[in-house]
Amino acid sequence: MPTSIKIKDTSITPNISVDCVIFGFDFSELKVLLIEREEGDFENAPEVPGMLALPGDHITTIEDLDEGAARVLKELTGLEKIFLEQFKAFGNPNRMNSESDKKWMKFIRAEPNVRVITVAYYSLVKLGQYEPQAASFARHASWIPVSEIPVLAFDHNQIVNDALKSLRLKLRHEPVGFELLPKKFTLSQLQRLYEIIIGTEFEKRNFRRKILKNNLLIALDEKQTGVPHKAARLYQFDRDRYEKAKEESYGFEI
Amino acid sequence: MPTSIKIKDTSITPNISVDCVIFGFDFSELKVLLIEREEGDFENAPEVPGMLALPGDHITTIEDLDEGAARVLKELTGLEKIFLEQFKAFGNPNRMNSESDKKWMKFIRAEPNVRVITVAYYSLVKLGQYEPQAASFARHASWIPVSEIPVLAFDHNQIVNDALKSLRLKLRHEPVGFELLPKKFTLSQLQRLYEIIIGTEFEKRNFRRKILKNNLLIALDEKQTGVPHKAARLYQFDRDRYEKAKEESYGFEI
DNA sequence: TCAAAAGTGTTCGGTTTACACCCATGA
DNA sequence: TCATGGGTGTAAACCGAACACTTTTGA
Repeated sequence: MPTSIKIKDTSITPNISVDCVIFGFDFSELKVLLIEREEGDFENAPEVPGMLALPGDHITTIEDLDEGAARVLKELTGLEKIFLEQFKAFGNPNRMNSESDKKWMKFIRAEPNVRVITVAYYSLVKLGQYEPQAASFARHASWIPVSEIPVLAFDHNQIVNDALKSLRLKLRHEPVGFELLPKKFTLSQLQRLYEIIIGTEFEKRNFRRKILKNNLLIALDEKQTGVPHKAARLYQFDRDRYEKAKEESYGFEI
Repeated sequence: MPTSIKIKDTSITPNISVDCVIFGFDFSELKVLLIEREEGDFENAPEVPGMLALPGDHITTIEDLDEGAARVLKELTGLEKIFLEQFKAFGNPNRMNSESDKKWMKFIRAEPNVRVITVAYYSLVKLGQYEPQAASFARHASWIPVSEIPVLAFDHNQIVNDALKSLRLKLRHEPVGFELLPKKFTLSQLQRLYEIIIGTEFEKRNFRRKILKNNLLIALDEKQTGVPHKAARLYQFDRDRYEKAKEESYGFEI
């Protein structure tokens, strides 16, 4: 079977991409996984500034948008079956027209002026599980606290901002915070997560009552270890119960 | 200036489209504006079944997604500055692969197999204002109650369903219902709107209290006319006040 | 024994719910 | 005068907010 131009043409959709805003939480900050624009492309172009960007890729002609986003996530982090949600498509005709973006496009693309729209996803990963594999990144990648995000490539700052908005909204209406915590966690950790992402403080007793009233947590017979104070009880998210409850009615608010 | 092929090539983005789910409310039902696939294309193809579809179009290379959606809306209804919100992108690789879709594509497109993803919007229009212009439709278009939507072209049934979900969510958290009502309306009309769209019943007194407590309605010194019972007071949505309140905090719930 | 976070109950005020009757209008 | 929806008050249950102290642990 000869590799015809046809195959190459139909394997990539040149003006549609997906980008992933991958959130991680380390108990003190919310972070986003950012990659450097491929270094290889800079070898002959030292004048192109190194710049951080969201992990993303063009979709192939045979995959759905969700599949493309899952593939990007897998290729970059090795993770599968991770919370992943489409939140918005971005198509400003000038979204790749800054000077540095144009320079960079010249090195990576045959047709640097093609119009690209991107469908953006956000993803939630448990940092604890994941950090040991950091060396497996295909490219230089790093977790950057959302409060310290520099100027990114293309319109990626806007995409991150919109992702944050969507995440905050989601967090108030659906129990997705657990995706960012280890399987077993304390109520204080959960509370900190909400406080940091939403940016507001909750009163401890009321927060606990409210969370527990939802009946979506399993109290374990286990406690924290290695803390210099009273060890807190560990809890686990009851996903089965949530799936069942969801069928009947909307069952979660914070 | 010669009309070169270049101009034609760059004027349309062949694998990106926008589709609009245009909702209207006539005080008894929620309706969606659907068009027939252009009749002209059927002249030489009587075997292609007439089918309803969402109004949509490919975007040009110089317009943003939102602009493309606004253009489609304008071209179809003549309306501008109408509530319009992007809610999801659809990119299933088989979304145009049903037999009838493929037949139809052959008549309208040079390259019928190109992969197209679509960015979907929903729009809210005041039927009262609009109906007089019905004759100005560029193509056969009709308001179909959401409960009576037939099988549509492509994946448009799914798009309509997702639009409905988004609308219902939006309606509970932001005062967008007013976009579907005439400038002046009664509280009962507003209540019916919520009941019909969300699909639940509200208790009259409590509904009124709740709505009025938001302080976003202006009670007019005007009443309904021509009704065979006590005339109801008319209200008007206070958009300025809402915009101001929005800056401070989220200010609406139903 | 100290520091640091865990864990818990109660009061108060506001909100939600459920409920029934009189009113104005045009037919 | 009747049918139709407009319009209102109140009591009870419930929920959210605010608040302080005792407990456990490791250092």
